[in-house]
Amino acid sequence: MDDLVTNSLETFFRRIERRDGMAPAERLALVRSVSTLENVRAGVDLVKEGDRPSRCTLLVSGFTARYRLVSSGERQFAAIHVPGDFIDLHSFPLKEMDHSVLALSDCTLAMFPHSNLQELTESYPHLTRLLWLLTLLDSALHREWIMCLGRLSATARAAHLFCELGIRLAVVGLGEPDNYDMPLTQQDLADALGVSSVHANRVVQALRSDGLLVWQADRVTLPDLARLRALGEFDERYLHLVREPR
Amino acid sequence: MDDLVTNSLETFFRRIERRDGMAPAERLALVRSVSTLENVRAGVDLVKEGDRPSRCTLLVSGFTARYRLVSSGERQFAAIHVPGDFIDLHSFPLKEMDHSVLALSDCTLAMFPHSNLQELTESYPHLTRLLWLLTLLDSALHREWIMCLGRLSATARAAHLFCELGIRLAVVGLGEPDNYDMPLTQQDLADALGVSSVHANRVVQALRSDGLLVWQADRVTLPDLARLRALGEFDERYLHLVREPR
DNA sequence: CGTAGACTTGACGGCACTCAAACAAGGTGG
DNA sequence: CCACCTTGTTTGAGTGCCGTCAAGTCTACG
Repeated sequence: MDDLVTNSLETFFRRIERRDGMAPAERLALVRSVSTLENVRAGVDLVKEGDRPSRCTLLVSGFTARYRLVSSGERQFAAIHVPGDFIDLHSFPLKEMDHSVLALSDCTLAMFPHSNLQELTESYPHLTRLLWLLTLLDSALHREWIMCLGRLSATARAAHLFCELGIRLAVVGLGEPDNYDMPLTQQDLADALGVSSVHANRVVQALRSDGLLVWQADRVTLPDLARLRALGEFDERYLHLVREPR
Repeated sequence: MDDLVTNSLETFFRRIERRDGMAPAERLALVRSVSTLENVRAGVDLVKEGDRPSRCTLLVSGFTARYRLVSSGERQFAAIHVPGDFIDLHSFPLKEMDHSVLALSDCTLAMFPHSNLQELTESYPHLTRLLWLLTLLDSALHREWIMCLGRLSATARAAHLFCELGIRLAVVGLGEPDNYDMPLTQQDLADALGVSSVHANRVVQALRSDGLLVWQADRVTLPDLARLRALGEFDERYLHLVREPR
């Protein structure tokens, strides 16, 4: 069992190791904190607004999105998760969910009961700071999205998103910054960018005809990353990809 | 000295106590972690993107905003801070700032050296979780702003912001949800809403003529809170104002 | 071969933008 | 005490990004 879990946490460990070293004992403590591995189908809500989860969920494979609905029925994503991301680590201190999380594709999940995390935080101060750090990375992503939503055009926001996903997937070993698999629909893209699906389509076509994006059959290729980054005002500083003591 | 600091942290303690109890020893440890109190003038950048602060800053009095600039020179706020808020607690695990913080008014600040926080996290697990919680509340605010920016009109976003500030100020004892002091300019409001200052002005006038907002001489009054909340789709769940063990 | 889901296109309308100018109020110095 | 300056607010006219509505195309799959 431990071996299976260790393999499942590989992307998660890569994500942490890009920011700080981890002692073998800490690594083992994390593996031991997993209660179960689970599979869910695309389209399922993993947690819902108002839920009080008794465990935190790590995304092992697949894509998910945090979202909220507004009264008109429109959906807005607050984040897209890739393998190695916790989708609701904040539910541990926060208790109640203030948003929902949707599986954008079929997913595999690793479950960490809150009681196990509680023990971790009592015994492993450095590991606690690392978990804290992970939630702060989410926060940094949110701030970046706020800047994009507030001050960039929909096309620039799309450029930014494609840059971000490439880097984040490359960090966990699932592709290159300019070439990766991504199972989102254009409707999903629209919900991330805060535009209608019609306009999301026009944005995609604009990027395509500018030679900045190839996107077909769930495969994304970015032929001119430099120009795409300039268009989306993308600077990876906010991803905090620096390994140092935390 | 301890007494002066204790008074300065009053709003901070109120903010925490709305979410969980704190032991006297924890309270004292926090007071002892403050190195200095400082004053700054409106318009000063308290920290800048790229900084590596050696201390965290708690806002004792005044208003500040987290912001980023885009290439066009426009500014986007990611959050507005009120007394009792940490303005850069995330710099402790994150190390490098990915955005700047601006004093919107004259401010008083309490400084917590990282080394003192490091000791706290080694000795006080519950207190560590509370600090973690505070950064997660920021995260929840960010998600709410994302929903507003992505899916609400500028007028609705303004309504939402006035509701949010009222509740947050009331929590720390600085006014009522429908009646409080706020020293922002219309340009500041524009930077929070992600619109031009011209349009921010038009939004304010729309709210005024609808009988939803009185705002003059730094005083905000909200004559019809129910209607304002409906317009801004405001639901305070995301503020997590529930006292329970964390 | 029929259906469902995703993607694409066109026409038209409105929210929010830019540019430009005028107005108000507080502070400072002569 | 007034002229002047600075900062903040207000107004108008013209423009454009993005919205809605509606239809049509493509692809996978049973």
